[in-house]
Amino acid sequence: MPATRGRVHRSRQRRLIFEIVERSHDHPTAHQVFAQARRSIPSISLGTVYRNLRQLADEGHVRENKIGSEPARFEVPRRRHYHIWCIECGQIEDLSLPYQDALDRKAQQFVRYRLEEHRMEFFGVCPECARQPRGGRTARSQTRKPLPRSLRKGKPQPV
Amino acid sequence: MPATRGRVHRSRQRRLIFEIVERSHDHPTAHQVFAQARRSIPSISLGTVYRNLRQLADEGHVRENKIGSEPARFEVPRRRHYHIWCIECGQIEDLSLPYQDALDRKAQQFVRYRLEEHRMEFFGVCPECARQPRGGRTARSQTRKPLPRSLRKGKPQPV
DNA sequence: TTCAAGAATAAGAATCATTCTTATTCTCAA
DNA sequence: TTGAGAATAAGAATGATTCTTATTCTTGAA
Repeated sequence: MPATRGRVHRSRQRRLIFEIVERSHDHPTAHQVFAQARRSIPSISLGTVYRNLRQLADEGHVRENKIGSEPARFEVPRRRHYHIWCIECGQIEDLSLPYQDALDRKAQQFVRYRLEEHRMEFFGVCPECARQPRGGRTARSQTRKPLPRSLRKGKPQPV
Repeated sequence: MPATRGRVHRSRQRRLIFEIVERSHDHPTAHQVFAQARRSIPSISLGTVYRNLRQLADEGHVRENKIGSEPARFEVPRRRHYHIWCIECGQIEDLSLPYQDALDRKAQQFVRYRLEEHRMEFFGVCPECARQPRGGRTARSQTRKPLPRSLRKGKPQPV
């Protein structure tokens, strides 16, 4: 419902930006939104995209996901959910696992903080990358730059 | 045992950097390590700190934690564990909650990825901030700049 | 002891995502 | 029509991090 009400439509650019995020199912980055947006409004600027994504995020109409040092990924918030990242190609996908309230209660027992929430990301290898161990699929398939250290799976830790 | 073996001690700077992380219990940032390091070696450069932290991380002697758009925090890896962040003052603390293997198995049922691991952060309000709702404790107490959007608790999401 | 090759460093430039500034344009109610 | 406030485009600024380069250290032969 935020799509048609409130402050979502304050300008043509703003509406476009929201709609791009809304109909994307791959959690686009600001640059990807920008690339799509300029197909409709060639004069649109990257700053406008960033500013509107930020405002939309502040208003709760989109959600910003940041992981490691990767650029932020945006999505229209649905129910709370987790994501899974492919550690080979950087692909990101929604997970149907519902929010685990029990974890917050469990963690609360270990600490004197007033617990508010948790954020969790899963990491694995997507089916495509599992099959062809070299060049993954879309995201990083071409240049194949190494994943940033913050996404890499570290040395196995002492248990 | 990494403290006294292997490639941890290849230079004076490197050893110092490792030791600073080792004896810090507050997950220092690169800049904080730098600030401490130059008390012992005033000529040390920030680049050296970053380079050595990176190498130490690659070798598994330290672990890099990145959350939101905050600068990375470093620690000497112990057993796998989670952290809790104070959403008021930015303070970070270890949580004794053990790694929840069950979550990986649970998530595996929802997706065709080969699941490797998860990373989870808890958020809450530390006792100090809960008491004095204005100016928290050490970390952000003075300037009180707002938490970056990526750490802020968003609008309550649709369930 | 001397030397050369390779490792490590200090300094600062470069990068990259993101935010901020400024001058300009748009909108819309009076 | 007009003018105040909202929004924009363009590009500068910021801040964390990485990279480059010239220099200094180390160390194992000679």
